[in-house]
This record gives sequence, structure tokens and C-alpha cells, in this order.
Amino acid sequence: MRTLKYAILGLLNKKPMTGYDIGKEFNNKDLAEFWTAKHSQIYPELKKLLDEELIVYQIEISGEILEKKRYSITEKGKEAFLNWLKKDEPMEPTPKDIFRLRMYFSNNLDGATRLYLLDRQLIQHRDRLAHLNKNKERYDDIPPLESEEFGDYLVLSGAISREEATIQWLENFIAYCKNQDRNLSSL
Amino acid sequence: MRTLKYAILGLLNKKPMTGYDIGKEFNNKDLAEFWTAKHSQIYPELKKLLDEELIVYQIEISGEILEKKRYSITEKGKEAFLNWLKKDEPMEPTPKDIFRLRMYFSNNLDGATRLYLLDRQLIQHRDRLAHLNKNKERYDDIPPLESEEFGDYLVLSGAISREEATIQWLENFIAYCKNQDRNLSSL
DNA sequence: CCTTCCATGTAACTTGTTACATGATTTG
DNA sequence: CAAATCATGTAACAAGTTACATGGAAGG
Repeated sequence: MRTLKYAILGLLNKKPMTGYDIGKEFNNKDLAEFWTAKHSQIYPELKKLLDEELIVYQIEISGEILEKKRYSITEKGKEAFLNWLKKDEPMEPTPKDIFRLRMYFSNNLDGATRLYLLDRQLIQHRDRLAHLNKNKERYDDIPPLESEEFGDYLVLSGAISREEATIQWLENFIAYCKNQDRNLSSL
Repeated sequence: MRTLKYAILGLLNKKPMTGYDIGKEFNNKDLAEFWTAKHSQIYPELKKLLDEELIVYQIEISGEILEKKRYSITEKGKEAFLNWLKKDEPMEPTPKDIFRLRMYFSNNLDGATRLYLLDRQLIQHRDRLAHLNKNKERYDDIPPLESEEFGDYLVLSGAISREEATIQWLENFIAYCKNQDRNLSSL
């Protein structure tokens, strides 16, 4: 489906960047909540996009020697990107989740181990949620729809509601485990 | 990480199955909410598990000619599975989501297209939620923790809360779009 | 000077999808 | 008897991760 291709075009459509900059967007920024890529995947993809004439680059010298390639999107690239963006694609198949797969089999665990695993997971998701909420504090208001920051705000709030749902699910599960445990030991 | 390996072991730990049966579990059942695999991935994996002596099979004749291989888990396989199941693995990196990636770039769309795409997505997620809720009706009560059906109930309720969160996010987003639109056109 | 970050790439491998290939059994 | 389902496999490709490989720039 070449999603990485369009993700890169989308970033370059905002402003010219180096491969390294793209890597940071995919790893340190809010966008990373819903899309990531390592540099080992980015550099070969940039080469492909050059071949397809969707991007061009300009060499810049940083310091004395170091050359960096600042890529920008071409008209052809913009067209391809906008075409992808406006397409009405069917919903994606549900994403995989190893922890839930494991819990699917959790009847094979003893009660203590199950609770331990659930608790560890809950802690991690709560930390993550706290971190996301802290990021959200940067916004006094919801940014205007047409602004660049709106995308960031959107993925951030999406990530927050996803975490909240996960935490809710974990808490319900834990409460049920504890409840069953109490009932059994009172026999 | 060999997750498919352990997913198959987990299923065979419940009861002996053919490759075809495993495919059905990964595609038609509740488990498919959090793990899937095509038969083209399953058959080669079964071969690997045989090599590793974690499973064995027995040939059964169905009708006159058709041979099917019913696989079962070995003691070694059970051990490997339980070992995997009880391991406390760190939280996974956040799963990718193409639609949210697209919406991250949605400031490049005109208001009508954006609303159209959001609406289409919302419809699909509502359908999916309705379908999941219908499945949940099978359960009068939460199944006991140690039962086989508990896993099914768990992934089902996880999928429901995930869909609810997504729908909430979409509805908020749509409301904000409509609101901004009204404010702009009243100028 | 030393550590962290900037910067770019390739190679080997794992995972997963789509397509190719075949044929038997069951159900209406 | 035709269609849906059962049943098992392989091949080619796409996507993604880990490891290998190199070296400059900036800041403390």
C-alpha cells in the first residue's frame, strides 16, 4: 500500500527536511503515536521517491565537510500525496495486540501471575497516559482546523482516548480477577 | 519474537486442530480482534513447530481420500507456551493507524472532503461496534476466570471498548469540524 | 577530550500479504 | 450438479526490524 511513501510525502509537503529530520518526526513526535519508521527504512524509501520524481534534494554543507540532503516535494509529489489523502479507503483490519493475545490464553495462568502481569501493564499504560496528558497541556485551546498544529492535536487526543480505553479495560479485568479470587477463598 | 508460534501453541493447547481449523480461529472468531494469520503463514509455521518438536500430528481420513493432519501440542510445546505466557514483557510500541495518519495531514483537505471521510469512517466503526455488541449477547454473565470462554469474553470486551473510544474520537472531531465551519461561514 | 547528537547508508533477516496451485467433501 | 466449504501447500513480493558501518558537529 506504500503508506510510508505517503507519510514521507506528507511531511515534506509541510516543509523541506533531511532523512534524519523525517526520522525524528516518526520517533520523537506526536505522529509517532500512529506511525513510525526507522532510518533504515526511510533512506531507501527516499531513494525510491527520487526515482519516481516525487521529491528532489539539495545538498547543504554543515560545518566544514558534512553534507546533508534536504529533500523537498515536487508538484508531481504534491499531486500524488493529495490524491492519496482524499481517497476513501475501507477501514483497516484490526491491529494486532500481543498482550491481549496473551490474556486470551490467561486461563492457563495462576491467579497471582495473572494479576501481576495485568498490574504491570496497567502501570505502563497509566505512565503513558500521564505523559500524553502533559503534552496536551501545551495547547490552551484546540488549534484551528487549517493550522499545522491541528494534526498534532488530533493524534494526541486520539492517543489519549486509546490509552483511556485500554486502562478502563485493564481495570475492569483486574477488578473481576480480585472479585473471583475473594469468592473462591471464602469457600 | 515468534508471536505466531505461541499463538498456534496456545490454540493447540486447548485442543488438537488442523491447520485449517487454526486459520478459522485467526479469521472468524473473537480472537481475530487482536491476532490474525492467513493459511499461507500458518502451514509453514506448523512445519517449523514440528521441527522444534513442540507439536505432533496424526493423519485422519475424511471421506474416501482426503487426508487431514490433526496437530496436537507435546509436553515440550506446553512448556514453551507456558513460559511465554507468564513472561512480563514491556508494553508494545503503539500500533500503526493509517486513517489517523491521514487525518494528521487533514489540514490539506477541503472541509467537505474531510467531513465525508470522517463520516464514512464513523459509519464503519459503528457497524463494527454493533456487530461486537451482538456477539456479546451470547454471554448472560461473565464466564468464570478459569474457563475456556473467558478468553473470548475478554477479547470481545477489549474490542468493544476500543471501538467505543474510536467512535468518541471521531464524533468529537466531526463536531469540531462542523462548529468551525459554521463560525467561518457566519463571517 | 569526550559524549551526545547529527547524518547517511547497506545487509540480513523476520513477518505478513497476495497470488498461484490443487483437489475432496458436503449441502442444497 | 453446482456452489460453498474443507483442506494443504508454495512462490513472489512488500514491509519492517536489527545489526553492521562510517564519520562529522556541537556542547560541556
